Amino acid sequence: MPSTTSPSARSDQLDPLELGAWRGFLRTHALLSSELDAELIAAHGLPLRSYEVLLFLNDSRAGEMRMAELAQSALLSRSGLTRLVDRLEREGLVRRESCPGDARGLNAVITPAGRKRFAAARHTHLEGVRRRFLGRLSEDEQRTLAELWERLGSAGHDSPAC
Amino acid sequence: MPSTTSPSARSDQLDPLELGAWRGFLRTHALLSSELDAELIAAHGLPLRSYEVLLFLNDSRAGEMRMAELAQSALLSRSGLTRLVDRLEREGLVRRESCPGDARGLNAVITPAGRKRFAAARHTHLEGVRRRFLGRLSEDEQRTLAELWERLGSAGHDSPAC
DNA sequence: TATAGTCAATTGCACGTGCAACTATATCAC
DNA sequence: GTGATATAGTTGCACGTGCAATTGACTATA
Repeated sequence: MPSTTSPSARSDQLDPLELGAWRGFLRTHALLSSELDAELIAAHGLPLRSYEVLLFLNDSRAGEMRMAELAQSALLSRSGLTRLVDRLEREGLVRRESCPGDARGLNAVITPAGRKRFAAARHTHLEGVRRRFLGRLSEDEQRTLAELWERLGSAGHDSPAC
Repeated sequence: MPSTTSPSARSDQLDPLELGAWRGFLRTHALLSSELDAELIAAHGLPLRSYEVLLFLNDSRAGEMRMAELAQSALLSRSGLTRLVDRLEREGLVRRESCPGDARGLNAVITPAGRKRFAAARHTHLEGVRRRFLGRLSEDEQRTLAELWERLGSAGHDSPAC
């Protein structure tokens, strides 16, 4: 599966192919995510992180999730999520509800206002993702990528639809 | 090139294929970069951002670059780079040199200590990148990716070898 | 030359984040 | 039940970052 020479005895530099595959990945992510973030803020006052959290809530069964679970899904620390939910709550997009059966726990619940704001944002965001990324990939390329991320052991956990 | 239906009339959700290609990308980047960052800090006390800046300096002709150019290469704001170079300078890995012929400008110059630290870090980092990413891709897949990032209009600017 | 306008880099400030410490609740052993 | 331990979530603090304002130096026009 490795490309050129023996698996372990490699040079201390990347060859041009490796370079293109790796640094292109980094660069593409950096540019794409900053553009999408800016776009979402401009159009809906919603940073990408907040969008992501609303996404998980919106697409969950009851529109609610435990704080810890939400943090894990959104790839955020618990304290990071605490603060983010603070902000969303201040905007009325989410509220905290104490968890029946475990007085330690809290559910973050998306409000009707949250759903409405999210629906609008999703439209913008999807359009942006398609225009900049998915729309420039053939179906085969999409398949290759999806399979590849899966193999790298990071996809397929619990990704709601977008 | 788009996958299923007509280019503009799309649903307001991603189909499973799109989902895998897009969210896998996000997830893979998040996980990979945080692991690589932690690894580099643990082994060499060097955050990934600092590593990147040293990389550009180390691989440039004279081991020096203008602040603005370096900021652009490292995808950092100017103020962000100012502060990062402050830190590197405090550690003796870089120094500022006023720019001959333009008294407004400064060159960031990598020091011998900087080169030494970077060389060690590069070894670790390359090993990490190969183990987690490049080593799990076939040569064909690497080629596909490289070409794809290129097409997405973000690669190929000025990426030194790693 | 003066003066106006531009450009390079830095600084003040606010913000989002993670880690470690903390509080409150739950669970387990006895 | 009682005490030790674990778990959920929040808070104090420090850090890295970007934006806007600032300082100092170059450039063009008169």
